[in-house]
Amino acid sequence: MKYNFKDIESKWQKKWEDAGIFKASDTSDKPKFYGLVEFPYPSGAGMHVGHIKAYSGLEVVSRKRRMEGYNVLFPIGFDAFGLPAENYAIKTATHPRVITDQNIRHFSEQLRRVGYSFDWDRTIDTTEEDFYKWTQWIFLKMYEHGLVFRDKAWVNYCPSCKVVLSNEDSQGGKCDICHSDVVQKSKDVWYLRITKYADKLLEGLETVDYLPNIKQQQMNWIGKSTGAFVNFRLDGIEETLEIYTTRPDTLFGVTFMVIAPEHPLIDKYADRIENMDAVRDYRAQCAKKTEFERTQLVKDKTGVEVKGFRAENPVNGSKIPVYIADYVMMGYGTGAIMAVPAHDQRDYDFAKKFGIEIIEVIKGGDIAKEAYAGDGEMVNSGFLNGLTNKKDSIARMIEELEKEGIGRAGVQYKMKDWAFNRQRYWGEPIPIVHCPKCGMVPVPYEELPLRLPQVENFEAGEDGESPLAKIESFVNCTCPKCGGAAKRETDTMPQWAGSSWYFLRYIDPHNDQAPVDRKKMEYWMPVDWYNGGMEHVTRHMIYSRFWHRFLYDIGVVNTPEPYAKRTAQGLILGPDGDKMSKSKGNVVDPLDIVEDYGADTLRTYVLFMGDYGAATPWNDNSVKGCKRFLERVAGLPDMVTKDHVPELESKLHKTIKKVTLDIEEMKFNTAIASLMAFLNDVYEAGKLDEEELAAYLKLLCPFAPHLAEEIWEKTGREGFLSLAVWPVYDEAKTVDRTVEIGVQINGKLRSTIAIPTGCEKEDAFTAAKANEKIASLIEGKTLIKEIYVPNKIVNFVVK
RNA sequence: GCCGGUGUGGCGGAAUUGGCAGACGCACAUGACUCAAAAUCAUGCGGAGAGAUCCGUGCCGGUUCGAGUCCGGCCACCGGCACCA
Repeated sequence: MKYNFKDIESKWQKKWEDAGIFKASDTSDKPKFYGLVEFPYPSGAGMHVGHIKAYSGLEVVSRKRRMEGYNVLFPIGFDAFGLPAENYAIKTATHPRVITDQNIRHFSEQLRRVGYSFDWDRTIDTTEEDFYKWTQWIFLKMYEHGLVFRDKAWVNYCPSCKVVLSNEDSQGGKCDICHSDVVQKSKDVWYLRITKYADKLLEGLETVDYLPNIKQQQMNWIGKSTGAFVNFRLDGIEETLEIYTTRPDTLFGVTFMVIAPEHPLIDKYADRIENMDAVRDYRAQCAKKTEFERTQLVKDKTGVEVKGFRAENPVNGSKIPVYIADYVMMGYGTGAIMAVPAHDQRDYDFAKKFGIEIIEVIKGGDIAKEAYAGDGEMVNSGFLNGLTNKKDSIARMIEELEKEGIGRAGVQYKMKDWAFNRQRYWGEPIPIVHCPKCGMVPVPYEELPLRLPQVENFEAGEDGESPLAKIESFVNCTCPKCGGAAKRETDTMPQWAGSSWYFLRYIDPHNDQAPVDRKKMEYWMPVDWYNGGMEHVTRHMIYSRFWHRFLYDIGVVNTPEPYAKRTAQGLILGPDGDKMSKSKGNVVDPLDIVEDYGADTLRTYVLFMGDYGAATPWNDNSVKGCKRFLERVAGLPDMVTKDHVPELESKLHKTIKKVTLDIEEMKFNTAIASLMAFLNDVYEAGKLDEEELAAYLKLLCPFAPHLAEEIWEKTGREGFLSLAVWPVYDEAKTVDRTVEIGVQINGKLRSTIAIPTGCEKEDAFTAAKANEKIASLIEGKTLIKEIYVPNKIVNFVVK
C-alpha cells in the first residue's frame, strides 16, 4: 500500500467528525475517564510544537481508554483573555474580540489537522460572555464569603505593560510578559485571600497523585514554617513589638531587634525617635531599591539604630537596641525579628558590622568565625540549659512563653495573598460597584454577566488605569443597594481567572443556570488525569486548586481536589539544544511537519523523541525516521497471509504487553520502540496473519490513527478502528519456550546458553557445564558456589 | 544557601528495578539497485587489539558470586525556592 498521508489524514478527520465518534456522553454505564490538557492561549503565531507534545501524550491515553471501554471526556478550549491580543489591539486598533476569534479559528483548524480526538462540541472560550459570567459568579461567591478584599499596597508594577503584577508574574524582578524591570508602586489592589487556604492546599497534596517534583514545588511555593510569635516590651514607650521566629529556643541569645523599614512603629513614634532624620534617610534609600534588589542575598548588611527606645528581652529582662534594616521584609511574619547573631548568619553579619554582642546559646559551632545553626547543648539559657534536642527546647520555650503570656506557637507561609486585578481591557470586569454611600457593593447575581463595553481606544488610562475608566457609560451606574449614583470598578481580572475553573465548564459548557450541572459534575469529577507544563505548577495549579477547594467548601462541587493525577511533559528544545525562541531562529512550526510528513509522523515523533518528562532537542532526521517507520507499516497489507504465523505469536503478545503498560506510565518512547521492533520482526518473517495485523493496528492507533484506520479499512475490516476493542495479552504467550541466558565465571560473562524457559537449577548447571568454553574455563578449578537465577543467569564461582 | 532532578556510544535515548550494558531510532561506513543522484534494500557500527581477550554507564571508595541499578564521599549540569527570620 502506498502511504499517501495527505489523502488519508483529511479523509479520516472528516469521517471521525461526521460520525461524531469522540463525543463524550454524560450518561453511560461505562466507567468514565476525564483526561485534561492545559487549554492554549490562542496566540497569533498559532501552535507550537510544545502544544503537540503536551496534547499528544494524553491523546494517546484517551484513545486507549476509549478502546478499553471507557466513556471518555477529552475536551479542548481556549484561554483567550490576555495581554497579547490587547497589545495587538492597541497597535492596530482592531478589537481584541476580532483578533481572538480569528486566532481561535486558526488554532482550531491547526488542532484538527493533527487529528486529536477532542470532543469539539464542548469547546469553550474564556472570553465568551456565557463563560465569564460564571467566572464573575465565582468571584462574587468569594466576595460573599470574605475571601476578597481591597488594600492599598506596594505592588509590582510594570511601567511598560502599565499593569500591576502578582508576585507570581514578576519573579526575579522582571515582568513575566515583556521582561522589563518591575518597579514598586502604591496602588489600590484587589486581593483573593488564598493564604487562608494554605493549609488546605498543603493537606490536599497528600490525597492526590501528582509527580513528586510537582508536589515538592507546590510545597515550596506555599512555604509553611512553624515557630512562635513573641512579644517584646519596648522600654520608653508603652508598646510591645511582636516578632515571628522559627527558633524561639534561642531567645536567651537575642542581642538586638530589627524591624523592616516600612514598619508602622516608625511613623507612630516618629516624635519619640531621636535620630528620625537618619531613619528617614535610610527609608528613602530602601524605597529606591526594587523588591528584586532587596531580596538579593548580600553579606554587607545595612541599617540604622532607632534611638529613643529599647526592647526588653522577655526571658531575661536585658535591654537591647532596635534597628531598622532592609534585610527584614514587611511582607513576611510581623515585619520584625529578634536577632540571634550567634545562630543566624544574617544576624551575625549585621552584628559584626555594627559591633553588637554575640551570645552563644547552642554549643557545637565556632561563633568567633560564623553563626552556628546546628544542633547542640543549650547554654546561657536559664531553664533550657542542658537540653540537647532542638525539638525539646523549642517546645519547652513555647510552653514557657504561653504560660507567661508573652508569646504563642504560630505558623507562617511564604505564599502571599493573590493580587487579583489588572488595569486592562481584555479581561473579566470585576463585578463591584463603588457607592459613595454604601461603599463597595457587589453587582447582583442576576445582572451577570457584567459585559465588557465597546471601546475604541485600548491604550491604558492615566497612571496605568484601565481603558474602561475612560468609558463613562460603563463607569457611571446606580448603586444596587441604595439606587444612588455610583461608579463601577474598572479593573479586570488577571489572566489566571478563567483557567481556575475551566475544567468544570467542559462538563456542561452551555448551562445558563449554573457554572455546571450538579449531576453531570458528580459524574465526571474529578479530572482523572491532567497533563501540562511544569511552568504552571506553581501558579495555575495552585490557583485552580484554591478555587476548587473554595467551591467545595460552599457546596458547589463534590470533590475537594479537582485533579486526581497530574503529570508534566518536558520541553522540546530547538535543534541546537537551546530553548526555542523567535530571536534564536530555532523554532519548529508543527504545521510544516504536518504538511511535509503528515500528522501521524508528527504525533509519533514527539512521543518517540525521548523521555516524555525530559527536555529533548528537536531532530529533523529523527522525524524522517518516524516517517520511514510509518511507510513500512503501510507495507503490512501486502504481507498478510491466511495461514497462522506462530513464530510471531510470542513477539506480538510481548508487544501488546509493553505498549499497554508503557502508555500508562507515559513511556511513549519505548512503546513506539516496541512497535518498531515488532514491525522489524514481521519484515524478517516476511508475513503476518490476519489476527496479528488487527492487534498491531489497534496498538498503533493511538499514535498514528489516520494510517491505522486506513489499513484497517483497506484490509476489509468493519467499523472504526478508533472504536475497536484494545487487544489483551496472554501472559502465558509472552513467554518463549526457550531462553538464552548468560553464563558467568566469577561474575564475568563468559558465554551464553539456550535452555528451556523456567528450567530446573540442576539442568541449567548441566547445560552450562556442557558449554565448551565454560567447561574449559572451570576445568581444574575448585567450584565454590553455583548461582542460578531462572531465565536470567548462571554464575559459577571458582578458585 | 535550602529542596528536587539528571549524568550511559558521534546524537536522542533503552535496560523487566541487583543478573548478557547500549533495545528502538538518528547519524556514519560499506555493498546492491541506478548512466547518476535521491529513495529503497542488505551488512556493520562503544573503545583498544591481528587475535584470544582487555577496558567501558561523571569521579573515588564500599557491599555483593554479580552494580548503570544499592550504600558512603565528591564533581558537573538543569529546575524550583530564597536576607522567609
